[in-house]
Parts: sequence; structure tokens; C-alpha cells
Amino acid sequence: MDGVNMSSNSTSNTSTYHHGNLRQELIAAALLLLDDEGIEGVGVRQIARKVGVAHSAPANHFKNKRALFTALATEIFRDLLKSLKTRCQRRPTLRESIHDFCEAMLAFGLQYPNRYMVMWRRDCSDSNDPELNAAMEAVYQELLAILSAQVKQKEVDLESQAIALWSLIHGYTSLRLDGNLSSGQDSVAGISRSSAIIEVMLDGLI
Amino acid sequence: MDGVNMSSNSTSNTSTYHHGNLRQELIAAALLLLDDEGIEGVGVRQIARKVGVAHSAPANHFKNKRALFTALATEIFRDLLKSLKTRCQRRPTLRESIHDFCEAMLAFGLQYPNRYMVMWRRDCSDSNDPELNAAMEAVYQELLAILSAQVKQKEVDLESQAIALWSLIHGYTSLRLDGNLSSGQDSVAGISRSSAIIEVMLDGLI
DNA sequence: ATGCTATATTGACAGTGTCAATATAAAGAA
DNA sequence: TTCTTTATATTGACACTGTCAATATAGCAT
Repeated sequence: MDGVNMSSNSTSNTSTYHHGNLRQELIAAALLLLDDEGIEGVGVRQIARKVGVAHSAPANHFKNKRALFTALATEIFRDLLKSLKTRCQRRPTLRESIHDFCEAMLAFGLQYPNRYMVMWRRDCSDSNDPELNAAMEAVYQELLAILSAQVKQKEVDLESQAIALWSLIHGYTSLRLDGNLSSGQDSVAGISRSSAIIEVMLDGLI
Repeated sequence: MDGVNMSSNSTSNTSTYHHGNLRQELIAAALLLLDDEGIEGVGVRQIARKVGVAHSAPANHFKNKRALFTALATEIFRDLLKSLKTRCQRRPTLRESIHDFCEAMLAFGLQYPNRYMVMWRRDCSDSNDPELNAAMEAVYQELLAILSAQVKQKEVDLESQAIALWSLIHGYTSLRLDGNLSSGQDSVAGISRSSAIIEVMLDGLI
């Protein structure tokens, strides 16, 4: 209640008491571990070991492993959004905008496959966490904004079109990352498979 | 206490030392456990406990936990295929056939959410297992058969159309099961959301 | 019967997440 | 200053887990 300095960190403050800011370092270490060893490699003790603190130190910053994964997923969603915003400048046609968005999403998944999977693994994180939900919603809203700016009105409502596109790109990326598409299916006739399936969505199946 | 003959296994069905078809019972128990407690609840010891055998008995039938999940996922894929085959009789129009297929897939996911997730979790199972891959491929081929029977030739090749549809339904189902679609989005204007997004795919976005 | 092999049990080991008790460092009040 | 309170870190324990090695048992072929 001192009220002198109100410019900094009125909300998310991880103050520097003992270790500096352990919370941030824990998440950074978790990200490294995630990239290197996969989801299985991300454990409370493992992370603590990596940072160089006692095995139970993380408990001060994260109630439990689930809370840690929740923070991790939130961070990743925010990174994804940043990546989308920089890679998808506004384009003249809706077709190009959609292609950009989808390609950017897929690119993020291919670059950080484990991060991508963690984002959607709600069994690892707290499904009801407001910050996590907000971070995910922000990404979806980015797509919705593209559509609502230029989409033509059809018999199917806008929201359904957004969800369809959202499902398509997420489904394709997931299948790719999980290795559930036969190899050699990544491209066809010189163009990438992702471009092709977006074309299907744009022009219709029949 | 000693002296009493406790060799008479008073418990269950076949009280033989050698269990007969333990492998099958282990998978059955794993399925129950999966439905009830989620993926986290499926453990080697837990399953053994459920069946009533020693904690290390499963090792004779499954090299390790990953092998167990591989067999489990294979079984689930086969169940899904059976379910698809019975629910999707051949329909007069391609539009109806596709709707049937997608609705059946979604229905399976909604009925057995944990089973659905295990199917695609390649980090739990052995990605290179030929039986597992064959079981998955068989489901995909079912969709491909529907398309190739009736689809009109367009500028985009058939395989891309199949992958697009495959991605769409899998993506939508995953989003639903992971709770990543805001509630109240399950239907719109009286028809199910899944029907709406399939319409988007069929007719095209723009 | 005697082996042989498949299968089941037991016990151990290293690893995990989480909790309770304790220690220490920093911030605030006297 | 000194004292107190609070926030953070450590230690040790507990009940788990998956996996391995050694052992026991059952069933089958010879």
C-alpha cells in the first residue's frame, strides 16, 4: 500500500528473494527439458536438478506438477501467438491470409513438436485455469479476426467456419507430429500437403 | 499366520497358477482402468492388481509398459473400425456417407474419450509397431474407400481430400475431448456443430 | 517318470510426486 | 540496531511407479 511506484509489476510479481526469480528459471528449464527429452522428461525433480536447487524447491512456486504444466502451456500459447502475429502480416486476400495463418501454425508445431503437444494436453494441465484459457482463446481470436475481416457470408455461420479451419489445421498438425501420416505424404505434385488441404477447405470437397 | 493352507485360492474364476489367457484379461482390465481413471490410471502394477496377479506378471506378456499401450491402442483402433463399419452403411450420396463417417468417429470419441486419446498418443506406444500401424491405416482406408467410390475429380488430388477430411474430424474431436472449445459451441441454430463444419468442408470456405 | 519351456511370484532398486518439519534469508516494525 | 514475520529453500520421509533378477510352479513333449 505504499503507492509510490505503481509502474512496475502490480500483477504478476515473482520477486527476487532467495534465488533470484526461481519461478522463471524453472519454466525456462522445463522448456529446455521438454524440447530435449519430451514430455516424459519433464519432472519436478528433474527440473529442480537442472536449475540446481533442492528437489522440493519448486513446490514454493507451483502447487504441484499440474500447476507447473499449466504455467508451461500458458507460456507456450503466448509464444505461439507472438509467432503468429509476426509471421502473418495482413494480406490482401482472405485466401492468402488463411494460408499464412495455417502455415505459421504448422511451422511452430514442426519446430517445437513437444511444446505443441503440451499446449493441448489438458490432462497434464489445469483445464480451468483462466490464464491458460485466455492464452489459448487469444490464438483462436487471431484466426477469428482474419476471417471476420474478409469472409463472405454463406449459409454456414462464421463461428462454424472458424472452428472448421481451427480443427483442420490443428488436426493436420497433430497427425503430422504424432507420426500418424504415412511418410511421403508431406507433399504432392510439388506443393506442400498443407497447402493442398487448405485448398480443399477453401474450395470445398464436392 | 501359518499352518493354515492358504494355497486354496478362494477368489475367482480360474484359480490355476497358470492363468490361461492372462494377456487378454490384462488388456480388458487396462481398458476398464482407462475408461474409469484416465490414462494416468493405467499402470502395470495397477492392472496386475485389478486382475489379481503379481505385480510383475504382465512382464511375461508385455515387454514393458510401452508394449502394453501399443497392444491397447491396436485393440482400440480395431474396435473403432468395427464401430465405423456397422454405423456407416453405404449411403446413396457422398455427402451423406461423409456425414455418417464423421459423426461415427466423433461419437466414438465422445463415448470413450480416454480410449480415443490413447489411440493417437504415440509417445505412449511404439510408433513403429506394424500391427498398430496396420490397425490405424485400416480406419483411414475406410474413409478413403468412401471418397474414392464417389468423389468427383477436382484440381486437388484424392489423397489430399482424404487427409483434409481426416484432419478435420480428428482435429474437431480432439478439440472437443480436450475441452478446448468453449462450451455452448456444441451446436448452432439447432444443428450440431460437427454437421456445420462438415458442411464447410463440403461446400468450401469462400 | 524326466526334462523343458512357458508362466507366475517375490524381492529389490532407482526413480517419481508430494508432504511435513526445519532452516535461512529478506522485509518490516520496534 | 534488534526483533518479528514472512517468503523462500532444504532435508527427509512416504507411498507410489516401472523394470530387473532370482525363484517357484504348472503344463507339455519325450
